[in-house]
Formats: sequence, structure tokens, C-alpha cells
Amino acid sequence: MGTTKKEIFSKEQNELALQLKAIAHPARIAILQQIISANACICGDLVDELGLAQATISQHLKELKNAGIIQGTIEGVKVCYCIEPRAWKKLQNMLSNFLDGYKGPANCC
Amino acid sequence: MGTTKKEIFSKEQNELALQLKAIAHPARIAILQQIISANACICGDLVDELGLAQATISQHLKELKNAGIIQGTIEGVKVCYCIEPRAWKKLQNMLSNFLDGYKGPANCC
DNA sequence: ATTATTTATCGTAATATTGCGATATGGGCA
DNA sequence: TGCCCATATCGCAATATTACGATAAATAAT
Repeated sequence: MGTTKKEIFSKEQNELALQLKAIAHPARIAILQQIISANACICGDLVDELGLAQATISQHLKELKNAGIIQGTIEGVKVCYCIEPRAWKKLQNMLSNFLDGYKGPANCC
Repeated sequence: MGTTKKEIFSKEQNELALQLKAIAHPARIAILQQIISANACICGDLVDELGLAQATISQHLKELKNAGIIQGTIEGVKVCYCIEPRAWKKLQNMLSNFLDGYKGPANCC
């Protein structure tokens, strides 16, 4: 117990859930917003911007990278993170499919 | 430790994260899809449809209700759950604002 | 009144997440 | 080479999540 029973759900359901979980944290939302707003991609400036320890930021970046949402390229000593365009677009599509499935209130409730 | 440091993030970031967390589980995605596709709202048929124990389904429904995403009305012995239209719309708006902020790849990475 | 049905809640075990200090790693530079 | 710098990783403690059996609560049917 304690583990999500992913065997009983569809590939699509599991995939959407994983992507959403990667994003469903205020620190990771903040990180993504920073990466987006600094239209050039930023690196460990995140540690200064957000009020979290370096180890914590690094861990959040790792999770976003594992989910495929961002990518990092080494630039000398620093690492430059930016959005992975295809994953972002795919997430947008999956979410649209899911959210737009609801066509307003039914005649109950 | 172990707790998310929500004090250091904006109200918007925390709110979006909470809504996403409520949705970021394959069982809850499946539940929402069922509620949507059965355009009349269904009740404990979810227990038959999904392969999870009744207690588990009830718990997931509670989380969705706590997040304000669904609402339940008692119908005799059964309970009828359906989407809360305003919360759904708000989530769509918050997500659009967030996701549409990204305007394609920059000239780095 | 008793019984069956549906849903909620409690308690618990297994596992996952969050955050951070300490420490490693892997470049740049004197 | 030896020393800084930026990141990554390890290990840990606190807390949260997931799943479920057992049980409660509330109505319906007999």
C-alpha cells in the first residue's frame, strides 16, 4: 500500500497525472514562471529569486527535468534551464482535451 | 520540514498548485472523466467502474470536493457528484494564464 | 423493528514528498 | 597544481499521500 495503483488506469490518465504532479507545487510553478519571464533561460539565479535552499531548488529542477518539462544545458560552470517546447505543447493539448470535455452543468445537482 | 513552504509564494501560485494537486492523480482524473462523460452525474457507480475499494474512492471524492472542483448532493441513500462549474472555469483560466505565458523557444539552449 | 444498501469516517501500514545541511563533482582561473 | 564557483547528490527528519479493512451513519425496503 501507499503506492498509486497505476496498472488500473490508462496510459493517458497516468501520463497526464504525472505531468500535472510535476507542476502541482508552488515552487515549481514559480520556477517555471521565472524561466518563462526571463525569456532567455536562467540558471541558479533561481536560488536568489526564490527563498529556498540551493539543494531544494536543484531537486525541484530535477523533477521538472524528469517529467521532460524543462531541459538543461551546461554553460561552463553554470547550467541553463529552459522549457522543452514539445513537452509544453503536449501538456497544453492533454489538458485541453481533458478540461474542454466538460460542456457546462447538466440538469442535475 | 516535510511541509511545503507556502508563505514564500504568491496567493495565485499556491492556489494553482492546490488545484493541480487535486487533479494530479490518475484515479481522480478517471473520476472526473466519468462524471463528465455520464452527462448526468453519477454516484457510487465509480466504485464499480474503477478498480479501487469503496473507501479509496470516497477519499478521492472528498479531496476533489475539498478543492471545490466537484459538488455532491444527497439523493436518498446515494450521493450524486458533479462538476462545480465555476471552479472548473476558474481552473481553465488559471491554467491558460500560466501555460500561454510561454511563447515558444528562446534563442538559447 | 429489522435488515440491506450506500456512503463516510477511522485507523493503520506502506510509500512518497519536501526541505535542508553536508558533501561530492566538475568546470574555470590564479 | 590548487583554489573558488555553481550544481548535483546523499542522507536524514518531518510530514503528506495512497490504499484499504473495519466500522459507523443514514435512508430504503421488507
